[in-house]
Amino acid sequence: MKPSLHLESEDCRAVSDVLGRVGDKWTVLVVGYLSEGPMRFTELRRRIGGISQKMLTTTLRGLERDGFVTRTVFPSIPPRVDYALTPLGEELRIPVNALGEWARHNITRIYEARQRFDQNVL
Amino acid sequence: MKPSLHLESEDCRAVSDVLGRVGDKWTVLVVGYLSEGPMRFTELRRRIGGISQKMLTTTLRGLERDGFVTRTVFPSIPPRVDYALTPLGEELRIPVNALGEWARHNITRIYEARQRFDQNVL
DNA sequence: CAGGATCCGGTTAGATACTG
DNA sequence: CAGTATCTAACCGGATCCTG
Repeated sequence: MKPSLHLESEDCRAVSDVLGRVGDKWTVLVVGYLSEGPMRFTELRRRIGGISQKMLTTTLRGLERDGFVTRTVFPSIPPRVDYALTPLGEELRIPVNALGEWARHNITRIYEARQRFDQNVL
Repeated sequence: MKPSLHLESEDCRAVSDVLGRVGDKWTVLVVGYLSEGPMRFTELRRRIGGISQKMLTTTLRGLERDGFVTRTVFPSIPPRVDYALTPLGEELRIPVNALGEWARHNITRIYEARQRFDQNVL
């Protein structure tokens, strides 16, 4: 997500920036699983289920770039790479989890609203 | 964003669902402005600045479908349509604002991490 | 005024094949 | 094992034109 909020304040850019990362397709799931502890690439992929290795790589690189995740390479054969949350990544989980809790508590209300809406439109 | 999390729990689907909506390009801004009170289509568009009418329509329809926003049509000429947050929409703002606050407080840390990362890679 | 319809370029994500 | 490279289909968002 590119913000492109020409007229918005720096703060809004920051918020959109973080929401753009958090709101993408896989980031929250990856962070969620990594919060259980460091994990290797393939294990992460297996646990998530349904993510292509390309998207997992892309997501992890983005998280690493933004300082939410560390990437540790063990120079062995076969190679081994561990991913882990940084302190910043752990902190991020607090507000994200709050949003997640809210979602869990209210998801039925949302689904009910959808059902009502779809019945009136279709 | 379509979850497609075959192996995930319902909870994870719910979280991704909500984050998918919240994380899209305009939703947070629209909800933010509507939290100041009901607003007409064009005023909303002018205040946001940079959003096409198509995307504003799409965003509002999505929010309406999920029960976050109400759409009130005044049968006058020219027509007038007011948008307003529902109680569910107001509630959503709480965790979203928390995430926004976190973003504001930590955005420099993220930008610094990016700079370090880009220097090591490029 | 509030949108619906259409077209189009750019981005994204998945599948596949290949590599140190 | 942990990726990179490439191709392609789908989607997204913007611009433009049109209407009750």
